[in-house]
This record gives sequence, structure tokens and C-alpha cells, in this order.
Amino acid sequence: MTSTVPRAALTELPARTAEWFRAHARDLPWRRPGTTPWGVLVSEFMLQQTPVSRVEPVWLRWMAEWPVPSALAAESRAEVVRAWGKLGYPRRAMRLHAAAQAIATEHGDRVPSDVAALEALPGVGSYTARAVVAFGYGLRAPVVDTNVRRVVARAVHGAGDAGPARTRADLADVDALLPAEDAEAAVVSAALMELGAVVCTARSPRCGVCPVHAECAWVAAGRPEYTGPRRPVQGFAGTDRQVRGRLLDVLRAAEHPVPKAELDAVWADGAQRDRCLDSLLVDGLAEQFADGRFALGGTAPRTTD
DNA sequence: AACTCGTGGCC
DNA sequence: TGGCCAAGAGT
Repeated sequence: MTSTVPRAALTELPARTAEWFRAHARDLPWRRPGTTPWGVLVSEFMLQQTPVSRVEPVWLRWMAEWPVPSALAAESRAEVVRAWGKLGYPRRAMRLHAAAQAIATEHGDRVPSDVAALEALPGVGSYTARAVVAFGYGLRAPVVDTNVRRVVARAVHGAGDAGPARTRADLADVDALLPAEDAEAAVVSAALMELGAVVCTARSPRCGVCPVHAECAWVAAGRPEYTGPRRPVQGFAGTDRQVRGRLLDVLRAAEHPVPKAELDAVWADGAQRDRCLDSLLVDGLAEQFADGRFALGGTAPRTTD
């Protein structure tokens, strides 16, 4: 797949964005010197669909408690899910736990530094793998998230927003923007994300302070509105996601296994409630004991073998 | 390829 | 107020 990035954009945009990033980057904990690739991996898991402000305190706690993959791997899954708290999408906690176990047992407790090995880990996809390579190891890798897709759509292609993901083409577009040298490419990757997160935002972009305002194709085109298809907004009230969240909230808060009656109290619709509880059991986020009571899944600490 | 999976803050 | 959004991944 070849990039559709106009040649003119390849010159100034990456350099200007990187320069702006060096001067204005937010002081996020996982960007501080001394952060290990493991720290970066944990941050990327937590940041999947979750705002920075909610991740920060949890990440700091996790790094203090589990500074290396093997430390998290030795924890019980239930404790990991409990520590995840209300970050949302708790299956991420399970997958991070499983990833830590794979890293500990199959990679000598070192986070892999190549995309293929990273993508083989549970919960690590195209974005997270490249984010670890770039931000954890300072290597050249096209990092494509929703922010970067929006920046490229506007500044390079002159569109109001990014359309549906075209994974191969998106990777090629960003790859074309990266300089050859590893360290500088990693900075550009971080800079493109940062630009999308704080300047080139989805709603009310701050073009007045944008470092690439002068060469932005969207500005040049008069900031046309996005007319393409939009991903349908997910509802939440009344969905299984809400019910699962309430059930899991009870299990997280409980120090001991809880009787079903306690779970029945969180949702009126019995059929939906039972379906959701069953799905939590299937996922492994919950488990049922012989006496009928329920707890977070994986209550027993992992046995070392 | 479309759908699912949590949670909370913001304009 | 409530639709919309926030560093995706798995199926």
C-alpha cells in the first residue's frame, strides 16, 4: 500500500510539529525520563479509549506496585481487575495481566521491541504495538491512533476529519511523514498524537495556536466540514455494558464472595441481568463458587510452576 | 465489516 | 440536558 501524502507535506509538517512538541508537550508521568517500556505498555493499555486525566493516578499506583511485568504476572487476576478500578473496559485489565504473564515467561521479563512480537500479546493491536516501539524504545514506527488520523486527514489531505479506518493506507500515510532516524521519528510520532490531542481536536480545533497552520491543507481549503460517514455513537444507558459495569462494581467492592441476591439488586430486568452475569463468567471477569456465590474471576493467586 | 466492550466529563 | 467524545482490540 502506497502513501497518498502529497510531497509538499513531507517536508515542513513533521519538523514543525516536533519542534512544537519539544516546547509544549504535556508533562505526563509516562513521558518522564526513566519510564521503562513496561511503563509505556501499561500506559497504552490504560489509555485505550480512556482519557489521560483518569489514567494518571492509576498508572502511578501500578508502577509503584508492579514495576516489572513479572510482578503483575504474579498477582491474581482478581486483584488486577480490582486495581483497574473504574477505568472502564475491564477486559483490558485481564489482557494486560495475561500479556504480563507472557512477557515474564516467554520473553525473559522484557517487553518485546518489535511489532510482530508485541502484536502477539493479548490486548496489543496495531496501535499499541507501535506505540511501545516508538515511545518505549525510541524507534521509528508509524503510530496511528484516532488523533493522528485526524491530524493527517486535515493537515495533509485537507478533509474535515478522518473517515473510517483504512489500516494499511493509514500506516503508509504516517510512515511517509516520519524521518529516517529512530529518535527523531519517535518524537514526530509523539508530536502528531499530541497535536491531535490538544490542538487539532475533534471539536473546536485551535488553529490559531497550531504550529502547522501555515501548511495545513484543511485551513488552505477553508476548513470544509466533514461530510463522510461517521461511526455511530454508542449508547450506554440500558445496554449490557451498563449492566455488566454495575455487576462488576459490586464484585470489585466486595472483600468476600457475594450471594446472587446482592447482584440481583443492581438491575431490574432479570433476563438481561442473568445474560450479563453469564457473559462475565464466560469472559473470566467473574467466577462462581460451589456454594453459589460470586466473586471477581481468578481469585486464587497464580501458582508458580 | 460491523458490532461489542465501561466510564465519566464536557459544552 | 444529553449527545458526543476519549492514546483500541477482538470477533
